[in-house]
Amino acid sequence: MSTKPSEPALHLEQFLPYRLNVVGFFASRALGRIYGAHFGIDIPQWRVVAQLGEFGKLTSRDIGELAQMHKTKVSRAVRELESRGLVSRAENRQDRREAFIALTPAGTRVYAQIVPLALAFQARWTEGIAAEELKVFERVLATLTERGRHLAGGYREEEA
Amino acid sequence: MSTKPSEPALHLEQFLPYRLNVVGFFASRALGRIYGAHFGIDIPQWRVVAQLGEFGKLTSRDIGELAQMHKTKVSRAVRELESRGLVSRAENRQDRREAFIALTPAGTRVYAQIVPLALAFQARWTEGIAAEELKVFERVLATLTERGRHLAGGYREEEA
DNA sequence: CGCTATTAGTTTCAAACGCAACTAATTGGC
DNA sequence: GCCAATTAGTTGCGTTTGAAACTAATAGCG
Repeated sequence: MSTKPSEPALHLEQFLPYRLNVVGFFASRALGRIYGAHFGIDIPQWRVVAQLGEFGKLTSRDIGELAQMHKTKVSRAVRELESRGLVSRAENRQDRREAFIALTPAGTRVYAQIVPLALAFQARWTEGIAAEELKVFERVLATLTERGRHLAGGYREEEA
Repeated sequence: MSTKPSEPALHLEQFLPYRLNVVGFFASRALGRIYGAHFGIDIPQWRVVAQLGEFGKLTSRDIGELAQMHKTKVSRAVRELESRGLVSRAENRQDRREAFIALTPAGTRVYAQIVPLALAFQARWTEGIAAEELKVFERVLATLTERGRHLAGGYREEEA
């Protein structure tokens, strides 16, 4: 009775896709609480605000691309932010299909308040991890992300 | 006019919670395709099957804890798996509130088919990354996960 | 014992999600 | 210049989600 040389086992808690989802979930949940409690904003809305705060005016398409969000999610987040007076919409005269979204003064103030909270959260989260290790971590993370993008295919399906 | 010493900027694409969500999303999407296309199973169902494959019979509560799933998600995944004949349910005579869930022979076969696919996916995903770096990556990931669990609070709220 | 608190699991319900279809505008070939 | 193809963005719709309420059973405490 020979034993099979390698029937490799799977342990979910060590399985990378699972682990990455779990850690991402924890991060979202913690951040969502901060944004929600202080500003009544959810994660999709935060992503929009963050991109606008960083890049100034953008079209919805750009936001979706930069923030990895489905276009319907962008559309809804922008609508809600606009209704709260945090972003404004200005039709592009050169191409009236699209519109430039930008933070209003009120939106800019919210952004300015959230940024330090977000950075503090990240700082607290990574506190005490050796800078060197963190660097390796981020490099590997970048590799996995880039490859993952490939393996998953974007929102837009590739040719069949 | 003195410049403020440090008004640190936030760049979403370098913001860890965001990056972890994105990479987790890619992984889920890619895996979901594999499970879905080959076995008609989604990610929550896969998590249940994976835990049962690893640990044998478990209660729904155990599954939720092990796989970090909300109890309603477990409930629905188990119901669907049961209806497809992939898991069975056996009331615990010692405590009739709970039931032991286990893979049926058909479920075991599916599990045995998925495991190599999952492992191959992970192997392909991490291919070419130095073992040393991967080790660092996983260690930091474990730290972040553990801290994230704290920062996020579990499903069950802590005392107010 | 008897009654309240707790726990396992399900169901209900409203919100969020994303695909597909749609509208409106622009582009590109011919 | 006109018509088909493409693109930006929204809306309709069925599915998934999780919080809260609920059911059924057990545990704990008097």
